[in-house]
Formats: sequence, C-alpha cells, structure tokens
Amino acid sequence: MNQEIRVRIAPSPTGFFHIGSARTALYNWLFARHNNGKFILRIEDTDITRSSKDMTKIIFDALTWLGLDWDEGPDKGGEYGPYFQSERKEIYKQYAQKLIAQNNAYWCYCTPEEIEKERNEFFSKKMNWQHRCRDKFTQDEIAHREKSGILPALRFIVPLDKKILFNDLIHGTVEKIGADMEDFVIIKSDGMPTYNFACVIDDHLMKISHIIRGVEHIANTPKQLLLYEALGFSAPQFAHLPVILGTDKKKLSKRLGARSVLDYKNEGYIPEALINFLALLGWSPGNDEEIMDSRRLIELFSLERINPANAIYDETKLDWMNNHYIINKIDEKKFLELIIPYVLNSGFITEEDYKKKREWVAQICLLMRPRLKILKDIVKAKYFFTDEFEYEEKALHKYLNDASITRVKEFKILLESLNNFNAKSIEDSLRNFCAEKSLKPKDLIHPLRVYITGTEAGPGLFETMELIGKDSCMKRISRTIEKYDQRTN
RNA sequence: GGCGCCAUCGUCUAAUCUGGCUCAGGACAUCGCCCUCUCAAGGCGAAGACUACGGGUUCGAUUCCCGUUGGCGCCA
Repeated sequence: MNQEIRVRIAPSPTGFFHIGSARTALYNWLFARHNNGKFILRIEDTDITRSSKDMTKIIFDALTWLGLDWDEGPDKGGEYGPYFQSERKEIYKQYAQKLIAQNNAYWCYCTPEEIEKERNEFFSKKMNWQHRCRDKFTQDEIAHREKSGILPALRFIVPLDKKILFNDLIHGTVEKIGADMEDFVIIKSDGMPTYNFACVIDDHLMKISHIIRGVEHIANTPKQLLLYEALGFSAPQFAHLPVILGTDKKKLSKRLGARSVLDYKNEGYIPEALINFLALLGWSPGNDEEIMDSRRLIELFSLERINPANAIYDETKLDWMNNHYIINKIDEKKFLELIIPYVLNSGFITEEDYKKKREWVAQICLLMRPRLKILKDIVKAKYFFTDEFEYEEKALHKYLNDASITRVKEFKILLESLNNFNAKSIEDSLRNFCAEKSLKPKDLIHPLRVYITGTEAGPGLFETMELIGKDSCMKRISRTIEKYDQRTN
C-alpha cells in the first residue's frame, strides 16, 4: 500500500523533442514531485539506427532547460538500468522465451504483403478482421518458408472471450474484449521487441507505479494488461493524457507548429513561461489562477483535474505569457543576463564593444523590455546600435513632407546648440520650441522619430535620442532631409 | 473495416463526478475608451458559447443515460 510513486517518460531519440513530449514530461514530473516520488527517464531507442547517444543529448538539453530534473536515467544511472532500451534486448528475449514456453505466443510466418492483402480483402467486404495465424501453416510449410528466407514475428495469443477492464485515472473505466484484438506482435521479424512488449517489461522491472502517457496509447493498454498477466507482473495505474493538436485540428506535425523545445529556447522563451503555459494546456487548478511557478504547480497538480478533451495548440497565449514573465516574473538583473546573448547574437555590437558599454546596452534593453514577446525581438532595437538601418517606407510616406521637414529643419538648429544631450533637455527644448511656434508637440515628435529611427513605433523619443547620441541623431536627421530633397527634385 | 478516446466563447479552460447557486465564470486573442509623443505595458469596458445535434430520465440537465454527427487514435 505504501508503494513508492515512480513515473517515467520514454522518449525516442529522434533528434527532436517537441511540445507534446514536453507536456507529457511535465505532467509526469509534476505528479512525481507532488507525491515525493521518482521521475525516471528511459530512452526508447530500439528503432533508431543512428547513434542514439548523440541524439539523446537533445532530450537531456530540452529537459534541463525546462527545469525538469530526473532521478534516474541513462546519464544518472539508478538501480533499475540500463535506461537505454537498445541495451536491454537480452532481457526482452528472455521474457519472449518465457511466453513461448507457457504457450502464450507463437511464431508467425506470414509476410507483411500477405497480411496486407488479407486485410484489404476483408475490409472491402466490410467484414471484421483480426489477424490470427496460429495454425495456418503445417510444419513442412514452415520449414519451406524458413528456407526461402522469411523471418517470423512472434505473436501473443489473445484469448477471444477475455474481458479486459481497467480504471484510467483520467478517463475512468475502459473495457475491451479479446475478440476485438488480433494476436498482436511482440517481437518483430527483425528481432526487435514492439512498443507494447518492451514497455511492459521495462515498466515492471523499473517498478513504475503510474504510467502517464498520451491517449494514443490507450488502445494499447488492454494488450499490455494481457502481457502483465501472462508474465505474472502486477499492473501499474494508467492515466492517458489528451493529445495536443495543431490549429488544423490534426496531430502536431513538424510541419505545423510542432517545433522542438530547443527552438523555443533559441527564440527566447523563458522556460518558466513555457512550463506555465504547457501546464494549462489540458489541466487547470480549478479556479482562475493562471500564473504559477513550478513550486505552485507542484503544489496544486493532480491527475484528476486533467481535462480529457484534446487541446488545440495556439501559441498566442504563450507569447502573452512570455511577455508577462519578461516584465513581471524576472527581475532586472535576470532579464539583462538573459537578453545580452540575444543582443550579441544579433551582430549589432561586438563582444569587445559591449564590454565597454555595458550600462548603455542595459538601458536600451530596459527600454525595450515591455515590448518583447520573445527575447529575440530585441532585433527591433537595431537602430540604437547603427546608423545603417532600413527606413519603413510607410512611415516615410507619412512624415516626409514639406510641413514636417520645415519644422524639423528649424528644430535641428536648436538641437545642435544643446550642450547636455539628455532626455530631459531634449524634451524641454522641443516643448518650448513647439510652444513658441504654436505647434502640437506630437507634430514634431512623430516625424523626428521616423527620421531618427526609421519607424513609427518604439520607446519614448527623448530617451531613445539620448541613447542614440547627439552625433548620430544629427547625422540621421540631415540624411533624411537630403533624402527628401532628392525625392522632390 | 473493427475497436477505443473525445465534444462548453476563435483558442486554453471553470462549473459537470455529488442535477437547481449559471439568462454559463476567467484568461488569451479581437474591438472600444482612458493614460500617452508613437508602439508596447497598464487601467476600464464591450462583443463573443441557444454548453455539436437529436432523443430520453427528472418538477428541473451544461451536469445522468442512449443514439447521431464530427474530431482524434490503435490494429509489427
């Protein structure tokens, strides 16, 4: 009764760890941490031909970045290893032998083509069909087939009248009868175990208490239960998570929005924001609380509160949440620490220059902070760093005209004579100038911003000008005036 | 083809288990107003769901049951 809570995730090292896998990992992790249990990482690499150890690194990196730490795994070891399925082949073989010896399994000598053909024939006649071929061939025929190079697959014998019942922690009672299942394959003709077989053996040997995985596996569960029974294992508890679908309501594909978790890292999502967002995709605490850090999530999480309906993955709210985390959930120091690599990466400033101008760069970043959905958005600040930026044609069209040019030309003289080129003095002189000329300040501010930054949108003009500096501001204004003269001539 | 899972605003969801508290609550997105030099951020507000459809059960159903439809998935 006092059984330790042990959960696991079993990703394939495909060189890709997407948002769906991340959410499954998160729910397993939250469940483990909430119950003071263990979170185990097992790599399902029986199908992978390339070096799974290299690609496993991607999984490690993604989980580490998200802050989902595991207690046992390929890199950490543990009492129940190895944690690579590819290193467990002998174990699967032993159990396969056991099932053969117990008369629970038989070798199937049908070729995939034959099975496919058989299936199509039945389907076209709208007849139910489940593949069973225990007594299909005589000993002679089998010998003949073996000689011609056909490799057999091992099939589990499903008792036709067997009723399989289990209580899913999310879906409630699920029932299925043996007649609706075919004699399913447990060892493929290439000698590799199927998902169902390897999974049952590993989960049992690793003393997994709760299997929390996607609903796509709910149809596999009765088969696995049959295996648990035949092998004499006691079955764990099951919880099948809804799946995350793309905006087209299809399963997330690489093509449609299913980006790797590490892509989110590169674009500048805050891991805590992604965790928070993912936690809410299929689960809620039951009230209106939405912004929750890991500690709070662990505290509140429960499988019972998972919504069984599939969720559509829409990143709009993630972007809002990320911005919210950037502004409110991390402090200034942390923000600067996170943003600087993106500044350096943008190529606007060299590392060397940065070291000399830390404070100046920090001020730019702070001005941009509430405007960043993702850290990568800092590229919008290009005009702070260089005079060589593009002017938005739309903005020029709006403010490159006689009236604006005249005003700016006059104000430019005033600016030139300004000794202390800071936000306060710039603002004061601009407002005074406008008052004298009976102009509305914004009639000068708007064109000035476009002339200096090339865009209509951005932080306050005076702070912006101060940071850009007097020389550059004057240069940019002159340049724009020339541009206007050229156009009108 | 068989079997399984699912069904509340555009999206994520609350209320559903334990029927009346709901002319269905919150958040994102959208729109409007305020703040304001613009854009964000922030504040306020609006619009948005006959709870997929159809039947039951009941005095009463978003909530329980059945069917239909649709979506998703499993069958090396």
